[in-house]
Amino acid sequence: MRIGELARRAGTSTRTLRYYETHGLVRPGRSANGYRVYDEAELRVVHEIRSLLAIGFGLDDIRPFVACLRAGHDSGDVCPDSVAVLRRKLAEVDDYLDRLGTVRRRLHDQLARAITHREETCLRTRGPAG
Amino acid sequence: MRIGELARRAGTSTRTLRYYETHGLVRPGRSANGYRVYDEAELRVVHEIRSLLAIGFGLDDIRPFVACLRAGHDSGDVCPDSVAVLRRKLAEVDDYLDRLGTVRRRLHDQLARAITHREETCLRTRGPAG
DNA sequence: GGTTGCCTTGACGTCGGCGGCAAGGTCTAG
DNA sequence: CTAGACCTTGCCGCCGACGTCAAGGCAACC
Repeated sequence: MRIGELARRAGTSTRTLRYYETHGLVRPGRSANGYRVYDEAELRVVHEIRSLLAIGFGLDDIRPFVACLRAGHDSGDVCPDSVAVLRRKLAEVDDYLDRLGTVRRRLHDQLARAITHREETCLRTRGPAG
Repeated sequence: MRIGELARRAGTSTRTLRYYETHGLVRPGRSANGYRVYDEAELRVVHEIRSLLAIGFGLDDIRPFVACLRAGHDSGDVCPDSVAVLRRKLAEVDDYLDRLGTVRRRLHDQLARAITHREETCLRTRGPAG
């Protein structure tokens, strides 16, 4: 399979696949004329990359998962390095959830106060002026 | 007050203040020699900018708040445009909280399954091999 | 042999909020 | 007079995951 077909089947672009390659995540062979040649397993690898990217992983975080797949495991999650990354990411997400919750509260309060203030202003305005 | 003093008092850099100016958020006068001159009110404006940036607003989102302060209100929140931005941002944060919660669940499950799988693998490995 | 379609490498553009540096003007204290 | 502290404009760099050309090679079909 060449790069165009893999891109179509993985739902991404050829540019993206080359980008992954420069970052050591995808490893195609080469045909006689220099074209990249991918086997079926690479499709699985690309799917793994895409789904991890989609939940906020960076390419560096993803490397262990790909290595785990390449090591023959049927899932990229099961190797120690992958588990370590999963733990770290879970902690990061928890932390971010905390901070985002705080932000939400501040936004909510700010909005409430702004609206209250506007109503008071309206009353004051209507009083003397109306 | 010149740019250096404002930067110190606002806890930021001169570069940052010039950046805000290019984006229409801060408006200094000029002294005879070309130096920027800020009045006390600009310190308040910069604080408003900083606190809104800190909770995830972009400079474009912040503009209405600054305009509100400049319009003479004692808070940047109370003008209709500011309230609209607050509502939109609250909705965005809620949306992001949802998605991040989903990610958290997926991470949690993935971690749980990975660890379970590893234990099973350990048992299988210990069985025939040990 | 010409067109079409796929492939190659290389290099610059994107978004946002600045950091940092260069080259020079200005003011003040000693 | 000079050092140094401040100011000016302008421009490149950064991060990350790519998009978007550009210029050219390769393969297949008519």
